[in-house]
Amino acid sequence: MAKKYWLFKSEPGCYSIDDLKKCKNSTDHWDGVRNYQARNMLRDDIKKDDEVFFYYSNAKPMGVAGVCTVVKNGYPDHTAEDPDSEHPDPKHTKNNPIWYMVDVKFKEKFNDIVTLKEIKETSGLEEMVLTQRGSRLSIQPVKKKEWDIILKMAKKK
DNA sequence: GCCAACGTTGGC
DNA sequence: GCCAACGTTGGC
Repeated sequence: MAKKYWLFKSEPGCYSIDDLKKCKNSTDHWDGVRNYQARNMLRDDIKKDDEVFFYYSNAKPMGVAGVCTVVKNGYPDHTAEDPDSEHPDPKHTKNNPIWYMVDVKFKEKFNDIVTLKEIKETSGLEEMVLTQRGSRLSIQPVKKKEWDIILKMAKKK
């Protein structure tokens, strides 16, 4: 299976790319996703060795901060079972998991964030899920072509 | 801080 | 199964 590309959103005040880097082996699970569309991708489509843009939403500036790599396929998000977690869900149980997550490993942090503004101004990126009006998906597919353009923008910084 | 867009919930 | 009300997301 060919490698695929994704974009994961996070609020850096909540969880930043530096937080990921600081983890043991620079690896952490991407928990807390509570949206069915995003869940389906985490469970079914996002596989080991796929690459992920780490995107900052509700931030200053907003944009892609760096890259991480998927190191573990989707598995049940056990934080949903913990009533004290950020996003508990009593319907999720060990025998009947609803929510899923993957493990990601830090790969690189860009010298400077590729901002949402720049992404919107760049031709070839008009069809990105990210730039679509009203798009709130926290896990999004990225086309290879889009991936390469943004990576090139990051290297120029 | 505002508010438009979206997803979910619940009454019918 | 419809849809109004509500809560959340996230750019501005």
